[in-house]
Amino acid sequence: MSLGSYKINLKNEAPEEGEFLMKKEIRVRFAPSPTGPLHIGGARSALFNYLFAKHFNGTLILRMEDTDQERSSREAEENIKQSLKWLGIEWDEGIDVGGDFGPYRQMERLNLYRKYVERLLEKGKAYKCYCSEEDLKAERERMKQRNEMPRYTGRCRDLTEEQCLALEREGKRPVIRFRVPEGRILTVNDLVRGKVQFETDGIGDFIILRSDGIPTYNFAVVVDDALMQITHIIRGEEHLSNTPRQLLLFEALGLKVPEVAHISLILGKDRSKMSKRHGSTSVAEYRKRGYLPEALVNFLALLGWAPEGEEEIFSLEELIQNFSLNRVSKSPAVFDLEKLKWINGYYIRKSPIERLVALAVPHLQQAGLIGEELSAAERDYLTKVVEIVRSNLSCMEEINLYARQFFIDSIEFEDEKAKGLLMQERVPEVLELFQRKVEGADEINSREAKSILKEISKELNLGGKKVFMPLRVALTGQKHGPELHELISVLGPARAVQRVRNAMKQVRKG
RNA sequence: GGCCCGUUGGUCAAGGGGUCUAAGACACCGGCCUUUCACGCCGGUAACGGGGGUUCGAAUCCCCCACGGGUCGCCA
Repeated sequence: MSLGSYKINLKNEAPEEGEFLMKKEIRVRFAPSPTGPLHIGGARSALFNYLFAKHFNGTLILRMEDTDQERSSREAEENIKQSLKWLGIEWDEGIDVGGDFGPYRQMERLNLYRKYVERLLEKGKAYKCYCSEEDLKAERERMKQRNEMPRYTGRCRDLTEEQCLALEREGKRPVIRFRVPEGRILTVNDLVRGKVQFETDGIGDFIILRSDGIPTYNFAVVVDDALMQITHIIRGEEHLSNTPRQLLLFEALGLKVPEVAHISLILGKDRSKMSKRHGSTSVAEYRKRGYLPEALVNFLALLGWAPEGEEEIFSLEELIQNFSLNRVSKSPAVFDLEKLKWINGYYIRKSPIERLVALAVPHLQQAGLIGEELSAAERDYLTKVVEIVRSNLSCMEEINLYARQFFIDSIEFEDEKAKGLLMQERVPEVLELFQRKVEGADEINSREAKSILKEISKELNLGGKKVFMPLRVALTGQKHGPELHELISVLGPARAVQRVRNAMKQVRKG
């Protein structure tokens, strides 16, 4: 893979074609449009850019492509930044942190684009177009109907100066279109796809400057990528078909074309582009549901990139070490929630308990299982609970499911079958004996609990399930859960006795 | 519809002419551990889209077809 090298200058000058320096610095960018929360696909693009940059000790730039004023918002920008930070993707240059190539919001760079538009206009490589949006839309529809390629037909291509003035006197505000050369074949050497070719005849003259003077995406990216001296463009496959337009622009402006790499899309379970109907799509949602950032990062990295060995668990640091565009897959990947859950569960099992407790608190509060303020004792209790249920969790959201039984006053039977376990023949004896052995103790550790259980089994001459299952149900209402002796130890004598007593009442009632 | 990209088990994927009677992971199934569940450990089922070439030999190279996806905006 060739790593382009650029001269770094501090003025806002784009390097002319062929202008190199020996110094090798990788400069990549993540350039989202702040029109919504950071999407899983965007997060993966950002991650790949980050890994690539850090692997080569390069620079990651965060730039906001906010030229769509209708849909852009500061709120979305905030969400994107927060999500990136949460994932551990730190940018070296750009929004908030600054840098020598700013500003990093396109709407703050308007005057920079003007110069380049002028340049094209002067050279006749771009022209003014006065067609109304409505006309063009209708025309597009007509062409679609007739199964023709829906593209601009070039009506204003050869307007004279006089004609332009006349139209402007009528009050028409022009857009600027780029004159696409005819009959050329453009070649791009994509770092993940290899050689890809396009014919310019398939591209209509496209708009580079809107009637309100704001540049469109294709134009702004080219100018910015050049001015910011981006060496590698790593982005989603949906941009592959924009590449020829950008190539043309780089060429017309006399700017050096960065290397490009298009990574495949992330699909939903039905193999169509991932969208809301496939479930959660934003990073923020996964965060909220109790996925750990390192798990999401690990999972996203594996979605489209394959490590060399057989290991699949990687920290961010290890990903940086091992990442390579050579091992990025060309084919789209289905987002497999099951695997994410597995990876997340893995990290949950490895996490320090304090961290898990902190993450569990909001979920339990929301479910009304714990209060706003926790006393030291409550916190202590919660810690023990988390400790014994953590192995069941695939995300922290599930804590409510497994921890519920430890926080409610009276037990709830899971189902009739569970209740039925209490109605068996010698259950009263078991419960009574248990109560007698536990009552009055300040606390019981799990070893003691274990031997108490053994004693009961021995003294009543009852084996196996006859002791364990009724007690489990009496204490939790559930047929499954953490090991009985641990459960008893966590619950503590007082709570255990109270629950057993309640259970006995139930038994008597039948 | 045009253009572009893709196609190895249910999913992510390794592989890049012979070592492929095709790796690994998730999921699934079975067993062990455990008088429950989970975790953990062990094992199993399961794949080169189809057709033509090239070659002594093709999952790997070429062509065609099929299917999937992307894109054709004063969105990015």
